[in-house]
Amino acid sequence: MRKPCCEKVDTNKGAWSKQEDQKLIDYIKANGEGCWRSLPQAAGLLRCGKSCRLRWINYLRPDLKRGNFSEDEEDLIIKLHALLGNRWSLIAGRLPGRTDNEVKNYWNSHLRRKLINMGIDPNNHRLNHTLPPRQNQHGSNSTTSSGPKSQVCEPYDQQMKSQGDNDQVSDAASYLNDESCSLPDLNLDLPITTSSPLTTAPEMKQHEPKATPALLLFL
DNA sequence: AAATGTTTCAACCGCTGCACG
DNA sequence: CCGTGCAGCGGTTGAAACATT
Repeated sequence: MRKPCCEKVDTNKGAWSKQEDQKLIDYIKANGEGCWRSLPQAAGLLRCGKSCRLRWINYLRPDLKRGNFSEDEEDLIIKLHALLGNRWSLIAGRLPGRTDNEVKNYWNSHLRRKLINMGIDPNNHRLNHTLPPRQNQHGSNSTTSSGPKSQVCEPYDQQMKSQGDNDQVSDAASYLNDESCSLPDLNLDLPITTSSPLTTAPEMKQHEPKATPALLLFL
């Protein structure tokens, strides 16, 4: 078996302190990203490289937007999820200043529920024939109260396979109706638009994938 | 005001794909 | 071609915050 990415002993876990954040920021400002495995020692942090990478990408990066998602962003996430499934990093790549973790959390805590309440199956973005059990007057919906823990998202391949058995198409899925269903082997590489000044930071995704005509059309 | 239930989100875990020797 | 190590990804967890009873 592969040895763990870091020694379990002598590494901090849990929430990051301000001092740790500052050390990480200082180090990356001085030396740039990369070499996560050796970074903690070099930066004087008692964390594993993975943890440092995650902290930087999800929280400390200067180009992060943070704050509430706009309606445009919500729409885009829903559309992209309909197209890509749980490819959070690809979806986040289309949302300047947003991280995959942030998009994933927002999906699980807000957008899934929103779609369910609209009678749309968030797994395949199609209208449910059987609408979800009506929320009782106090809004606690038994299908949603279990939250992300109960979520089982079909793999994208399975979603694609299952799309044939439902002829009602949701608003989001309707974007795909013709395009993606006839594209069994979608090229999921997406460009990361650099229209926002935020994305010009050197830390942004290094590998900028290419667009497919279908996706450009879709977007 | 206290207890209990629910939601949110930062962080962790384990797996996968890729680069490299 | 194969094995190894690393970075990155998506799923999951758990503590804190918030809402309800």
